Amino acid sequence: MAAAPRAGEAQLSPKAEQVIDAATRLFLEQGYGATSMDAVAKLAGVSKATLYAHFASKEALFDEMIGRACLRHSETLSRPGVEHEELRATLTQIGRDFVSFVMSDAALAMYRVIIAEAPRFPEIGRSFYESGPRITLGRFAAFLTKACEQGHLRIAEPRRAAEQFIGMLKGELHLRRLLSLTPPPSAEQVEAQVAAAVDTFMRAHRP
Amino acid sequence: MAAAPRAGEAQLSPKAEQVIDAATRLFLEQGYGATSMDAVAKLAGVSKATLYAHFASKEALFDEMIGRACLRHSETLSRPGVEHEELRATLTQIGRDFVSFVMSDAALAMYRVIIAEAPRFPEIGRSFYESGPRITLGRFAAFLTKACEQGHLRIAEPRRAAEQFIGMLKGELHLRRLLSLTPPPSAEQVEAQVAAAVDTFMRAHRP
DNA sequence: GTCTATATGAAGATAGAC
DNA sequence: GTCTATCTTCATATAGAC
Repeated sequence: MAAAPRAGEAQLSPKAEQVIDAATRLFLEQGYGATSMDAVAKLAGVSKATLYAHFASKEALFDEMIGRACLRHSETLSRPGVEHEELRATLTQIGRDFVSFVMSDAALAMYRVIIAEAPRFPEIGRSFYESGPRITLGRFAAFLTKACEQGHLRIAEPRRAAEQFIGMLKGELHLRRLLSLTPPPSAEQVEAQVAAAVDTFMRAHRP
Repeated sequence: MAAAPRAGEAQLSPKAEQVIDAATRLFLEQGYGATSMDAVAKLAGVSKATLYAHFASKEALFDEMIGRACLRHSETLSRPGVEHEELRATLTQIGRDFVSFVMSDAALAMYRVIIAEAPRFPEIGRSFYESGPRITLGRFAAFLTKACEQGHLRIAEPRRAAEQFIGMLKGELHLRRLLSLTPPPSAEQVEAQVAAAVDTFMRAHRP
């Protein structure tokens, strides 16, 4: 039960990798409870005995899967963001990246399963938060602080402003996506959502 | 599989009510997959046979539970909101009500189970949306439109502005609550979150 | 390490007595 | 309508051969 991203998430044996891949797909598609070890073994193309030779239990397998996903997530986030000359262009690019990611089927599937299991696997919620949202918000808040120092914005609480911007970027679309009510947004929809958030944000915080 | 709130959600027999109450508690505490019909029957104080005499299947029971919760939800929402003279006071009250509700343990438990099962029970996601978020957003957008007509605000897209306000009210706190990382917010925390959202909103949309 | 075959338990659902 | 007792299926996990 330690879903923290390990430093050396080294390659396991090929069979173990197959198992992880199959488990990832099934856990994300069907959730934890609805995924059977039979199904994982079958999709991975190994026997259940082999599966249990590599992972002590279903819970351990789930934990490993989440840890890897968080690791990938944090690697994605550690890419330095593009910064344009213009503040508006930078905010728009940040927003575009965020919305595209967070509305994707893959991200939503992960989000769903983590939220669903967080009350029963407390470590998983924390790992996810530490390796994802916390980093994103911290970096964005730091960016806002810098923009204020340079006189481009005027913000009393940069951290909270960062949260608000993220909240506006999600909007109702994120809920509708979580509820499976709507397909992934088109590029135009993303652009409209981002432009509206950037607009409101800059109006509120212009010097 | 029709989780829509029925018009006459009349009282069922006392035993059936006990079953629904037990199911509600367990589904919300443990999720759909982790809740067994044995456990529901035991908590309700009836036999499994009685349970199945009233509800054809686990799925039907879940469906009925969600339908009732959505009905309660929409009844709560249909209370006319308090409107003060001052726009800021009205927004603050709306925000306070919303944040208090959406950060509560009960609302979060419902939110989690609905999001988790939405991909497998499509009707449930839609019922929830129709009876909850859609109404809230529609009413708030109408309120904003009126405020614009009276010259108190200047908003190009009231519906989107409503979504943004809701998004800011949730902020990071909602995520941390969903992940079980933090206890219910104190009144002071709620007030700070609401005040910040109202502030940003009014700065952005002042005439 | 990997497989086939199986132990063991718990799940959803039902039969039949009262 | 309600219960006790049970059927059937499928789950997690393991024993033992290769």
